Amino acid sequence: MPRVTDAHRQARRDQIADAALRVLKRNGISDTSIAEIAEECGLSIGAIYVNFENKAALARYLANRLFAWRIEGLETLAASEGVHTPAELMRPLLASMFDENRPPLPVILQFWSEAIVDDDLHAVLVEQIEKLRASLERALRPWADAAAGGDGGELATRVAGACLIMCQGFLANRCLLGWMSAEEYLDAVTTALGAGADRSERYSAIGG
Amino acid sequence: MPRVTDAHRQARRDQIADAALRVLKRNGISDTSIAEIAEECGLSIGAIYVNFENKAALARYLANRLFAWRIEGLETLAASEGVHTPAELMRPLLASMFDENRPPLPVILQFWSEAIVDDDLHAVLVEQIEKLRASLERALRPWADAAAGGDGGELATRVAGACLIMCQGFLANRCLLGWMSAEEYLDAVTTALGAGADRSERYSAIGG
DNA sequence: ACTCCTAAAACGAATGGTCGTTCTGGTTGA
DNA sequence: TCAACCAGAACGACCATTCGTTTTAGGAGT
Repeated sequence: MPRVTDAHRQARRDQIADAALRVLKRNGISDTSIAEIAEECGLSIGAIYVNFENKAALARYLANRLFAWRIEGLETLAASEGVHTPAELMRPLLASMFDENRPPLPVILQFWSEAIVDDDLHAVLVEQIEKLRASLERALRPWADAAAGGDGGELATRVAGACLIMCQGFLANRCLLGWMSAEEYLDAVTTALGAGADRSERYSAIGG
Repeated sequence: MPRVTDAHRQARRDQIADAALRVLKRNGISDTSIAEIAEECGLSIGAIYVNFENKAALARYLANRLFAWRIEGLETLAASEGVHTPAELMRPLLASMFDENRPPLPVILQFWSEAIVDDDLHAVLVEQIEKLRASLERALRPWADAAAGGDGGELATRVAGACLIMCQGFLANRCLLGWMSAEEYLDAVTTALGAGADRSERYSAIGG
């Protein structure tokens, strides 16, 4: 047998995945050919098919790696002591989107789009985002218990979901429009739906 | 000249665009071929190239139509009397995403993704979403003036942006995960960042 | 230490298919 | 009559995947 079948194979897969991510960033998912990935990673087309069943399988492998980054960050935050408010937990999540060393945001948007058409890729995204949500829910639990004045399990579930949806919006907006910073976003949302909105509800002509 | 060059040409363009939308909904943007659109609308490939310069131009035409729907709805709301809170304005925006008669959400997500690669399409999206934002800003102005206790211009701008970002998140989530309804989303966001979050801040171990 | 040996890994030309676009010839309505 | 419209075959480019060949690594035998 040639090569160290374990470490070497994993290194090759990552070498290909890293190159694929770079090409994807430049070209988008449908304008990226296997040939271009092969050129980018310095291997041949055949080498890619030795390591991945096909293009879709490579995409799934990439999708898994894409989310691993963000889940790790959230897990350490969830494990840390203290009560974290939703805003405090969203801050690092949103801030991580500006980190140049992370997988680029536009690629994630490409994967969202592709997942609508590719059911297997969709399953990967659902699984990974659910992990993200569960981490966030765990991190939110102390706050939720305090806010609910007892068992905050259901509250943590709902709020974790809503926070991630807000993050998804921020990601999409940042890729396409780049309207505002994370801090401005959190402030504006708080103003829109928080105390400020309550205070002015008496002016409303429509009502609840 | 044959045909009524004005009305007939427009009808043909819409006939093609309607068919393209149906195919796009089924296949996604990159798996949709001109041939399939031609078949769907009962015309030939040549007919499509008579009415649109190329596939990208057809996509831009579609993108414009996609947003016209939502802008109209918001404009009538903005024109109506009374002070609308952000939550009241977001409600119909979010609710419209469940309307079967509207252009389907997954297609919009496809366009977001495509806009990352296609600069001309990106320009169309920027222009249309900016219109949407401006409408929302106008509709929010009475509330913003009341909330700011004076000139709420800057507040309306910030909050309109944040509301649309939240809508973008809801759209993406609805396409991919379908976690919650519009009402649940608004409730959860309000709980996360509104009065509830403020109340529990004293429990926070991290602080501002 | 050195040499085969073997099977996996890597290569890349060839394949089969698809797609966007063009073009030519027919049709139609003013 | 004739210019615009339409049909659909043809074209050229590209792409994912395959496959026969070559290279390479590490263990067996000496």
